Amino acid sequence: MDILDILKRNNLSVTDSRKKILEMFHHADGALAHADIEKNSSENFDRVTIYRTLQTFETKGIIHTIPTADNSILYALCKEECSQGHHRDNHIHFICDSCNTTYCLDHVPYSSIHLPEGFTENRTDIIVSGICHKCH
Amino acid sequence: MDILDILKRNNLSVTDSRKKILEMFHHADGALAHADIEKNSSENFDRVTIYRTLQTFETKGIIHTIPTADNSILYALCKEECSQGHHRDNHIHFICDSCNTTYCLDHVPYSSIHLPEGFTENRTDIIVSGICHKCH
DNA sequence: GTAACTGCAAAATATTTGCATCCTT
DNA sequence: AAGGATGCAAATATTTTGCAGTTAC
Repeated sequence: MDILDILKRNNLSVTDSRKKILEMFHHADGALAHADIEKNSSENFDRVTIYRTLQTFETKGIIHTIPTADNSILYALCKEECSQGHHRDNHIHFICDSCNTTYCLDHVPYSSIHLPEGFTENRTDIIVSGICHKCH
Repeated sequence: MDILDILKRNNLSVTDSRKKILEMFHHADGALAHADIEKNSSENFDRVTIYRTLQTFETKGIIHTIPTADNSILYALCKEECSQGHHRDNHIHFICDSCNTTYCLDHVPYSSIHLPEGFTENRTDIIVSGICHKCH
């Protein structure tokens, strides 16, 4: 378990909420919304602590956001290559319309997008929604 | 100007706010946020009317949402092929990090994404952010 | 011991709902 | 005239901020 590593590597002090929220991400093996963390019955985090923890993790490059069509933000663990301020999670996210699970499809390739003259890419998000393998 | 057409085609009564909000989308030639509409100094819409109008337009397939990384929802006019409940705006959206303008890149092709076994696609959103041609 | 983190309270902001009134057809 | 749309008030939900107390190092 490298949860402590992650925190130390990012110069974050090891606190209860940080450890437990990171564990939730590890177990979820998918993305979580603020509400998912808040509603986790076994833990009892303060709303504000969750907001601040997620924001800290995001600026440190530990998690990244996934925009969704219904205005809910999802968060997922970043891969190794992420570093502070420069996310490299250019993989595809799949959100199941039925069970609502979010998958990070790391190994699905996509051809890079050819933008018109004068446009420079910084970040690309690809969000596919539909039905996942479990819900068929 | 086919604004009246759009409303009539969708069995919506022609009201002031609907006409003016549609006009704003036509002029914007990009995407608008709820706040953009509300802050338009020349009009004075009630917050609630804007919420309801946008929602009506969306379910009718007149506009569609664009999810953004910062949890703000953008709305843009749909192309002809959109119909109620089934959006076909599978083009790429580009959001400029500098001026914040959102472009619908209709003519930028992208190869369809090959999902793993058991996954079915319903909707795909591709959001690229970076610097646009005007801000270079 | 000090700096950083948390929890509570409260402010600020965003969204939804109910209802009376007005407008479109 | 009837049904739908709007505006206002208020309820609800979400996010941010300040500060005092606590914890990690």
